Amino acid sequence: MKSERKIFADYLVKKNLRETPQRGMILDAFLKIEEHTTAEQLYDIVKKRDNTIGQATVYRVLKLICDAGLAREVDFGDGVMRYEHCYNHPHHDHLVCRSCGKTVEVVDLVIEELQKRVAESFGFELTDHEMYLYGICGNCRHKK
Amino acid sequence: MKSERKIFADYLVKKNLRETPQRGMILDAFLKIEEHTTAEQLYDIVKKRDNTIGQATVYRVLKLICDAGLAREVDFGDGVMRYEHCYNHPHHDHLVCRSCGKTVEVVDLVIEELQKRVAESFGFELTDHEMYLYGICGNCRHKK
DNA sequence: TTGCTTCTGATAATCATTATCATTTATGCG
DNA sequence: CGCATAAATGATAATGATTATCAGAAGCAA
Repeated sequence: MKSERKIFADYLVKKNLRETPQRGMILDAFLKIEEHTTAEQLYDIVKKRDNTIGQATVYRVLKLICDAGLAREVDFGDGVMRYEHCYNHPHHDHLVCRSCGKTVEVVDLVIEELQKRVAESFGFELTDHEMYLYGICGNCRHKK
Repeated sequence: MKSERKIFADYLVKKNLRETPQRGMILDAFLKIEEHTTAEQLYDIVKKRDNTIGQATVYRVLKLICDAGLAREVDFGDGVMRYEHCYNHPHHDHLVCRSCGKTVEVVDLVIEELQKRVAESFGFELTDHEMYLYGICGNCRHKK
């Protein structure tokens, strides 16, 4: 099983892109974070190690990381794009608490299968999907 | 069965808001459109009838129409908010063609039920959800 | 009418993201 | 090595949808 760093390096080679300290640093920082992250948050973290880095670079590298198959964009609809790990992290959807913002990753194979069938029944070939379940989590309900 | 205009008028009264020519005109224009509409598109239409109208007003009234329960926001993730009719138009999700942008409204009661169960299994009380199925429609597939 | 509140339109502000561009850095080749 | 070429970076400006602001207009109450 190849490491994320190796995959990224291979991706750069394949695309005739160069391995640079900034790219390495941003990838490392991203890999250390397990939660969903915004470009801004990642920028703040990386800046602590090297305050000459620009946020444009963070946006750029984040895009590369996605292309390399190591990250996935997640859009909770609040105007900020979030990124989550994608390697060895199979597809899933999100359950989001409307009150505290807590998120849980969920998968339901039956739902996935039904989605495919629904699409086919309209002549579509399903390529991907997004599903966000919004609700109130147990904690927040008990506080009231 | 109350008309959309009546519902909107009642909503305005309930909220101590006024019925104005602009609000009437924007609502009428919105009701005439059956497809998903952006604020920009609606603004263009309304401007033809009254070119003194401001786009800020269109945004404002669109928000009122949503609050009144006559419209719903739809986010296809391309950075522009769309609005669709909501009254006498039961809940549904969207199937979107990645190639031509065509959209189809879909509902699957089994999926809906499973979503509720998934949420409950994590202690969440489901309030709402978003589901977008992306694929390639029959037309686009045949063109290749 | 007079005062008061709400609405409106024009415009500026916002905010995440993207584009631009001059400078720096890396790489290949003679 | 040294030069030529290409890619990467950081600072900053631009973008584009949406929101806030604010002065003037319009509706309502007494």
